[in-house]
This record gives sequence, structure tokens and C-alpha cells, in this order.
Amino acid sequence: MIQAGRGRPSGRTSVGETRREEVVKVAYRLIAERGFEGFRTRQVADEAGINVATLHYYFPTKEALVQGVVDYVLASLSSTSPTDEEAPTAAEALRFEFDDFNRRLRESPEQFTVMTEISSRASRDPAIAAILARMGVAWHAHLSGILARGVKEGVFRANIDVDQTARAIMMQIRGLGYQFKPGDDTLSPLVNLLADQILTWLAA
Amino acid sequence: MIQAGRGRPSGRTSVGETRREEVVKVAYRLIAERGFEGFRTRQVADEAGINVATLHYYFPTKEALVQGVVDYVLASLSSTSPTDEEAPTAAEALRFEFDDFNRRLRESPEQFTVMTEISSRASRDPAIAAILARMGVAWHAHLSGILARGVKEGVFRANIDVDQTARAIMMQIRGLGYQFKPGDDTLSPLVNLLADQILTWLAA
Amino acid sequence: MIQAGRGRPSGRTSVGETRREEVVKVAYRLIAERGFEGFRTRQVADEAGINVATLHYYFPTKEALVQGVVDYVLASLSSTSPTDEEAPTAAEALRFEFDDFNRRLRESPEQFTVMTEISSRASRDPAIAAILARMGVAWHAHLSGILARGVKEGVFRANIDVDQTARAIMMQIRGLGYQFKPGDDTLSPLVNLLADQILTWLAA
Amino acid sequence: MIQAGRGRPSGRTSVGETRREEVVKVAYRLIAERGFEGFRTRQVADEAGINVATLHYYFPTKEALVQGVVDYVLASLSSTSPTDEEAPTAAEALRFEFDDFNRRLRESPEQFTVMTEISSRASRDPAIAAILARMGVAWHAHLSGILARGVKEGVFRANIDVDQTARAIMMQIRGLGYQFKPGDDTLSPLVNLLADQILTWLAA
DNA sequence: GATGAATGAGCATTCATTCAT
DNA sequence: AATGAATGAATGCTCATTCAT
Repeated sequence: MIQAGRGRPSGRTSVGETRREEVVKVAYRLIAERGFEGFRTRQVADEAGINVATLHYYFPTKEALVQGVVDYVLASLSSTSPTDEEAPTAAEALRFEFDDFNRRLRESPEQFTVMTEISSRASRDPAIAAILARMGVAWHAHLSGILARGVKEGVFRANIDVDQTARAIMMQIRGLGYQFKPGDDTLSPLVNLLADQILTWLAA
Repeated sequence: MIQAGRGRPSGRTSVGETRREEVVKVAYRLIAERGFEGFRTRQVADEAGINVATLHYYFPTKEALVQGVVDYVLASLSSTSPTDEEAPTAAEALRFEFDDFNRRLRESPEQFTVMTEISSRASRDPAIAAILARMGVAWHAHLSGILARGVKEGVFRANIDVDQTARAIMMQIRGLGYQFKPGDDTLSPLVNLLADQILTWLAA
Repeated sequence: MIQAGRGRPSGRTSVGETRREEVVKVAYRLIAERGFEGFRTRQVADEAGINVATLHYYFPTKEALVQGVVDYVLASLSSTSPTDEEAPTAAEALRFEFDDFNRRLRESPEQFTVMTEISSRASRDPAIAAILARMGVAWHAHLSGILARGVKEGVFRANIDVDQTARAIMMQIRGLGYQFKPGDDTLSPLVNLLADQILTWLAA
Repeated sequence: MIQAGRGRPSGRTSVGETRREEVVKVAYRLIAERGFEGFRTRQVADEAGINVATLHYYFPTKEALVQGVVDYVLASLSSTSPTDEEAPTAAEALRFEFDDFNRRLRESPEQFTVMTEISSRASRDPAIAAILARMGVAWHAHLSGILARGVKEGVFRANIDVDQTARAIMMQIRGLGYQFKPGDDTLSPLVNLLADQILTWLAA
């Protein structure tokens, strides 16, 4: 099979693409470890086993590398819960949100550290703010859907403000996420307590 | 009277003490505006109207200046309204916690921005982590007291885990605080909603 | 037929030779636009539609590329109008030098910009200095010839120092060239004035 | 005598001012030696015996340092010829321009090298272009004055275009300057020849 | 107490050049 | 003949900190 032109080889990702991903992963790890404040391109290059100039070959600026990490995190954050929509009841669908949080907490806790860094950066970086805002809108729609369904099904109180409640739930989940610290295993039970609290309140 | 501090001039508020405070206030404002990432000693000195070398006379290292800011913030954070303890019922005492949050939100919103920065720094700075931990313990005792009193008074369910619930409430309040952004006025209603939610759950 | 050059492919203009010329033309244009200070091999490659590595295949070093441009400019500079020698009188032959200057100014003004850059580089690059010196000698001989002819014909004063006068005329013409700036159309009348001045002085 | 406030000591120039000048002089020399193309802040610092950071203490950017050099050169260029205006005749005043050129050529030939660099930079740096333009206007006024005086006194032809002639003389003098090269001692006689040429033409 | 001057270590970025394919 | 990937060696600039006065 002959490859013409300057396109990347089709089959597996090209060397460059692989290298890009490696670099992003190293950057992701270092941001998780040291935050943006101590995040240095030189260290990324060193730990990726490449030259600083090579790093800049893949990511022309530090900003671009950060964007790469943001994209990477958000991609793995969006790849959620295919079973979510299929939950039999709205209450179960809602509880699934919290279970998902706990699953992430178990499987890739650094995600939370990095997300905290990213969202704190959003106040100073409009590009990141925009991405987070877009994600927020999607999540809000998702939760609103669950709540509305619950009200229609009669499992949630009829007099809740769907919009505002969705916003509150997001805030509470995000708030917990921001408080995760590496090695912390006390968060998971609190998430369950939070789920109880919210479901109780919705059913009241 | 012996001063165990960091070698500051002793006795009553000298000129130096005043100058120190001024510098801390400028630093506090700049951290609120630019976060730790963009926090520069030079700018603190400039805006305080002194020389960088003079700044280093009062605070030998940047670290020490940050500590000064942390002390300053936590001092104003601990000065909670004295009426708290005097609340007639435990439920009111608890609701007071949320009212207090809203009051702070109204009166000195930068406090939240700075606290967010400080607590994100705690993961990398043991000194700050220790201070926050100490504060956390105090707050937890305070909330546990209210909850225990509520249970005793019969206004809260008897089957709650006081310790864990106090922890959960702290987490939720802190979580909201971390999500404050300058100019954001949508947080206050959510705090009220959160208060309702928790009180409902406690009473259930 | 042996090629004494810099290792280029021999024989008639091959594909490589064409590509080489294209590259030189792009380089020429970029030097005219940005001067040597902002002259980048990467940009040459980009605008020539080839890879940097390919550029280095044709020109092993930046130096070599600059040499290519120098050769290109001097070649087009040496291709003076053949009518020069056939001028009926020495005075007309001399005036023709200035007319030629004006013609270049009209037809390819970038030539002046590039020549200015090249000659300023000569002070630091012996190879370029040598080429310019060679060209200078040829031009001096040419002008001396015209002057000597004018003296013999009696149209120029007999007491001029032919050698020195030729040098002076060269200096004056070159001096004007160095002061050309893109878009400047005030130079041409000054060249005419200069021609008058010199011819008046020679005839005096 | 007591010095209050933050002003510099009045008597001799302060340490900082002296250091600034030293730095400018080193920069001036290096530009003369290597041109702008090879002009490096690090080398300036090294040869001035200071740290790069110290260099940036005095000149926040490379641009600012270059401006410093430009100011320095133009200051020494403006400090001309107090006897100029007092020349008995316009012809002598004009000839004085050329003598002045020769004097500079003898006393500080690097001036020409640096000026050539500066004026070549003018095409890309509006700030420098503006300064040169201002200088050009002043010089043009000066030369026009001499020419007008010469016409009034009857030593120059009445039918010259004063404005255009002044411009031509400037061009010719500048043109010679641009062609100076370190160690070149053949320029001076040519300047005299040029002076003869122009005066002859003006008197014709 | 206060400052102007100075510095070491480091930072993101650039650029001509090289090499394996 | 051509290229994607890689690199060494700079380059201008920054920043917390120090020191002599």
C-alpha cells in the first residue's frame, strides 16, 4: 500500500501524532503534580525525552501545549457514561452522576487536580473560559433533562425550579471536585451523602 | 513580653508594623487580581510606594510575604459574627453559616478569590496546608456542636452521623466559595437553595 | 565541460537548476523586503513551497544561499545596455550612466534595496567584499575609458585626474543608490541634477 | 550640602548615569564593529563588565539600548561647527560643511559606520526614521540658508533651485558617508573633489 | 529604615542545521 | 530529490534576592 502526498499515514497514527500525545501526557502529569505555577516547558521536554526545540516543533507556544492538555482532559471527561440515558428512572439517572464522579475519583484522580488548575486558569484565559462555559451548558442541559423527566414521572417534587436546581447540583459536584487532593479517600463517602441529600430534597 | 514571631520589631504597632500591613494589603489585592501565577514582588513594592529592597527588609522572601497575606486573610475570616453562638435554635445557627457566607460575598468578594488561590497553593506548600487544616478543625468542631445541639433539641434527625455531616456541610460551603468569580451575583441564591436542601435533609 | 562551481548538478538547466533559481528569487525578494536582519531560511523555504531540509539540499548553508542571491543580483547588474559603448560622444556616454541608473530605479527598484544590504554586508563578509571589489574595478575601468575619451575628444577639460574623477563619479552614483527607499520617487530628478553638475564640472 | 529626595546627586553625574553612558559606549562600539545584525545584548553586558540583568536595569529592552546609542550618536553629530555661521562668505560656509565631514572622518570614523547602520535600520524602525527625518529637516534648512545667502551675495548663480540643490548636496554628502569603511583613507580627497565640483557648479 | 544598583538562575522562544527515511 | 522530525546553541528578557551605602 503506497502512501502518496503529505498526508499522515492512514493506518496507525504517525510518529509525530504519537509523539504529540506523549508530550501532552507528560504535560498533563506535570500540571497535575506542580500546577500551572510550576509548569515549565523545559521539564516537559526533559521528561518526554526530547529537546526543547522539538517540543516547540509540536507546540509552537506554551499556550498551545496547555491547550493540548485542556483538550486531552476534556476529551476524557466527555467520554462518559453511555448507560446514563438508559437509566430506568430519573432518580437513578441522577444518582449515576454521582457514581460517575466516584468512578473517576477511583480510576484517574489526577483528572481532578488538573481540572482544578484548568478552571482556576479560566479566570485569566478567555479561551479556556469559553471551553468550560460550553461544557457547562451541555452539562446543565443534561441535568435539566433528568430533572424535568423526574418531575414528569412524579418521582421529583413538581415545585422545583429545574433550571436553578440543575445549576445547584453542578455547583455542588464541581465544588467537591475542586477539593480533591492527591491521596484523599475521604471524598467518596461524602459524594454519596451528597447524593442522598439532593435526592431527599428533590423527593420531599 | 516575648515575641515568638518572625523577628518583627516588638511592642506596640510601630511605623514598621503599619508599613508591613500596608504591604500585606497591597499584596492581598494583587493576589485577588492576578492570582499567584502573576503575583510579583516588584509590583507589590511599586504599588506600595516602596523599593523592592525595602519590601525584602519587611519580608525576607516572597514566601514570607505570602504567609503574611495568608495570616491576614485568615484573621478576617475568623472574625465571625459573635451572634452565631447566641442563635435560639440549632437550625437558625446553621442557617447563620450560610447567611454569613452571603454577607461575605456581598461585603468582600475578593476574599473568595484569594482563598481559592491560597487553598490551591496548600497542595504544594505544607505551611499553608497546616494553617488551613487547623482552621478546618476549628470549623468542624463548631459545626459539629451545632449539629449535636440540634439533635439534642430534636430539631435534627437523631440518626445523622454528626461528624460526617459536619464534614459534608464544610465541603459544600467551601465548594461554592471556590466557584466564586469576580462580578458573579448568581451565587447567593444558590447558597440559599443549598441551605434549604441541607436543613430539609437534616429534618427529614 | 567542467563545472567549477559549488557542486551543483552539471550540464544544462536541470530541474534542480530551475528550483535553485526559484529559491534564489524568493530569497532576493525577501532580502529586499526585510533586509538581512530579518532574513530567515525558513521563510524562504515556506514561500518557495519547499521544506527547509530541501532548501538545505540546494544551499548547504545560509551563507551559500546569500551568495546565490549576490550572484543573481550582480548578474542582472552587469547586463548593462549594450548601447553604452556606442554613444557618439563621451559626454553622452557619461550621461548614459545616469540614465541607466534612472531606468533601473523605474524598472526594478528592489535592486537598490538589495544592493544596499549586500554592500553593507561586505564589511563583514570577505567573499562579498571581493565580488564587489571586482565589480568596482570593472566599472572604474569603464568610466575611466569614457573620461579619457572625453579628454582626447576635447569635450572634457584636459587637467582632470581621470582615475580620481572616475572614482568620484562611482562614489556619487553609489551614494545615491544607497539612499533609495521603497516608494521614493524624488531620487530621479536629483540624479539628473547630479549629471548636470558633473558634466558642467568636466567641461569647465 | 545635604541631598534630599530621590533626585540624582547634582554635582557629577550619579553612578547610574555614568554606568548608562559606559553601556551606551560599549554598544556603540559593538554596533560599529558588527552592525545591528550581530548586535547582542549579552555581548554588550559582557564587554561592559556587567550582568545581562543589570543591562536590562538600565535599558529595559534592546530597542531602548539602541535608542540610547542613536541619541548618543546624534548628539555628537549635532554638536557641530560653531564657526559655521560666522563664515565670511556663503561659499566658505558651504565648504565648511565638507571640511567638517573630513574632520569627523579623521577624528571619529566609527561614527560613519554606526550612522550607516542606523539609517539602514530607519526603513524598519519608524522611531529612528522620525529622528533622522527631523535631523534632515534641520540640515536642509541650514544648507538652504547658506545657498540663499550665496545667491543674495551674488557668489552663486541666481537661477538655482535652492530647495532642490540643498537636497542634492545632502544626498551627496550622506552618500559618501555611507561608503566609508574602517581604515579607508581615500575618502577625504574625494570629499574635496566633490566640494570643488559643487562650488564650480554653483558659480557657473 | 530605605534605596539604587547589581546579580544568578532561569524562562519561553528562535534559528540554522542535521539525519533517517 | 524531498521531507518530517529533531537538535544545539543561542537570544532577549524576567524575577526574587542581595549588597553597599
